[in-house]
Amino acid sequence: MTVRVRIAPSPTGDPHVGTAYIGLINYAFAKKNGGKFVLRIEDTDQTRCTPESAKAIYDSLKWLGLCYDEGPMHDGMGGGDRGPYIQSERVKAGIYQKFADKLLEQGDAYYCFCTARDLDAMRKRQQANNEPIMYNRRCRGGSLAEARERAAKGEAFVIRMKTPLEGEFVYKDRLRKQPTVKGWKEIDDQVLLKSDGWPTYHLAAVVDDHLMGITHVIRAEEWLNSLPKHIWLNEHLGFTAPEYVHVGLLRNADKSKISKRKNPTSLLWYQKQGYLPEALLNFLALLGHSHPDGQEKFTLAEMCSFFDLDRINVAGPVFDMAKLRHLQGQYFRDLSPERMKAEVYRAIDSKFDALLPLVKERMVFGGDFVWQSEPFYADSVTLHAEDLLPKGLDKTQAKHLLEETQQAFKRYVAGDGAVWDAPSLEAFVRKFIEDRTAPGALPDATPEVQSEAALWSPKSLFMLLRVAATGKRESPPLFDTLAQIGQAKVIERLGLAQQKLR
RNA sequence: GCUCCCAUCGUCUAGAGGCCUAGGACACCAGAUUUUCAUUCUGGCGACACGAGUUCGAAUCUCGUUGGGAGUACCA
Repeated sequence: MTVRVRIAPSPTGDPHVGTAYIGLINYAFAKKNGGKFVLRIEDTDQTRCTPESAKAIYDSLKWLGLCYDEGPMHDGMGGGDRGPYIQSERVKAGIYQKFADKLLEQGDAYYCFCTARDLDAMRKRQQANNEPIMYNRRCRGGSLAEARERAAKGEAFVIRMKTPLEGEFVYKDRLRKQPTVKGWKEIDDQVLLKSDGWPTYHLAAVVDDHLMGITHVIRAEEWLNSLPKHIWLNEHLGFTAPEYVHVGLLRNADKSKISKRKNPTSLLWYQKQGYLPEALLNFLALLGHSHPDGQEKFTLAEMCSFFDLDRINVAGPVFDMAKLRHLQGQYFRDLSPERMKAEVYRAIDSKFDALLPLVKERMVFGGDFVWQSEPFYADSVTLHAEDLLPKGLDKTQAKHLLEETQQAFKRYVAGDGAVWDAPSLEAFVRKFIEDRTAPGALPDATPEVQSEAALWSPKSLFMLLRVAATGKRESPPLFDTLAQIGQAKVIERLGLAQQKLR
C-alpha cells in the first residue's frame, strides 16, 4: 500500500505556522515512505473562508519547499486524479450530501430542527448545573419520513450523527502510551450537515480522506477529542479508516496553544521579516522530532531520509523565537553572495518608499540614505546617556519624563481605535504635555512633582524622544520618525533609554 | 464544570531497566580570538514535578498526587 498523507488547512486569514509544522511532518513521512503528499483546502465555512487565503497557503508551501504532489493546481504544484481538492467544489458536486443521505437511510443520522436559540438556552442550563455541555438529542427520536416532510416545507434543519448511547470507544494512537478510551455517552451527536447544506469538518474530512485514498492522517492534538466521531463515521460509511496519528500542538512561551496575540503565527510575517525558508523549516523540524545523531542543522531532503514517525514526541513544544533566530543567522551567513545580496536589497526595499520622503531632506548623496535611515531598520539603537539630557534636565528628571511618556504611549496603544501615524501621535503628545502643564493639573502631587511639571516643554520632551527612539540628535521630523519606527520598537526603546539613565 | 492528552535543564531535545555522578542545542554568565561589535572557540550555570510500588537495580514499567494543555460550535 502506498502511503498517502494530506494536510487540510482552512483558508481563513493568513497561512499559519502550524500548517507548516504539520505539513512538514506529513511531507517528511510521505517522502520517507515513497508516498504522496496531498493538499486539500477545507473551505466549508462560507462565512470565513476566502480564495485569497487559499492562494496564500499555496504560495507559503511553495516558499517553504513543501511542494504537494496532489492538490489544487498552482505554480507547478498539484493536480491528481482524486480531485477536486477544494471542498467547496466538492460540495457543489453533491459528494457530502450523498453520504449524509446514506447515514440517514441507515438510521445512523437524523434531522434536527432545534434553533440556535434553543441550543443556546440548553447550553446555559447545562453550564449552570455543571453538567457536560452537549446536545440533548431532542430531535433524535423523530421519524425520518416526518422529518423529511418538515424539511420539504422549508423548515431549517441540520443533520446530526446518531452516536451510540453506551459502550466504549477504544483507539490506540501509535504515539501514545495508553489507548484512548472514551465512553460513547460522553460523545455528542455532532452536526454533520449544516443548515446551509454544507458539511461540517467531521463529515467532509472523513469522506474526503476516504475518497482521496489517505492512509495516514497525521494531525494536531486538538483533534484527538473528536477521534471517536471520525472512526465511527468511517465505520458507518463502510470505509476502511486511515490510521490517525496525533502530534503535539505548537505552544506560546506560556505553554498555551500558539496564538497570534502571543507569537507571530503568520507565515507571511516570517517571510516579510526576512526569515529564510530553510531556517524556518529546520527550526520546525527540531520541534517534537530530532536527528538520531543529534545533528541540528540539516536540509529538508536530509530530514526526509531520517524522519521516523514513531520518534515524534507528543508533548507540545514551545515555539522559541530565540532559537529560530540563531538558526536563521547560521543559514543567512551561509548564503551565496548573490542570494545574500538579494536578501539585503529586499530588506531595504521593504521600507524604502515609506522612508525616502522623510530622509531625503537631509541627503546630499545616495549613500546618505544608508546611515540616515539606520534607526528605522536597526533591531536596536545605541544610546549615549549624555544625549538624553536636554538643556536644563538632570538624569532623574529626564528619566521621569521618559517613563511617563512611555506609560502614556502604552495606554494610547491599548486604547480603542488608536492610530499610530504622525498626525495622531503629534496630537496625542501635545495634548499629553498640555494636560501635564495645565495649572492645577496635578493638585495632589508632591511639591517635587509639581516643580517637575515645569519641565514638560515640547522642546525638551521632543529631543528626549528623538534621542531615545533613534539614538541620534538629528532625525526626520519626530512624529514621522516615531510613526515609521513603529509602536512596539518605540515603546521598547523608551524603556531602554530609562535604563541608560540609571 | 465535564472529557481527553501530556510531564527530562528557562526553552528545544537525547535517553526505549544497569552504558546516567543524565548527553547535545538555544538562551544566560565567564574567558580566548576580533581595533569595536558580531562570528568562531573554550569553560560555567542549569533538569529526570512529587509520592508510593514492581525490580538486585528505574529518568525509563505501574498506580496515585500535583502541574500544564486541549476539546466541549450549524469553526476548522
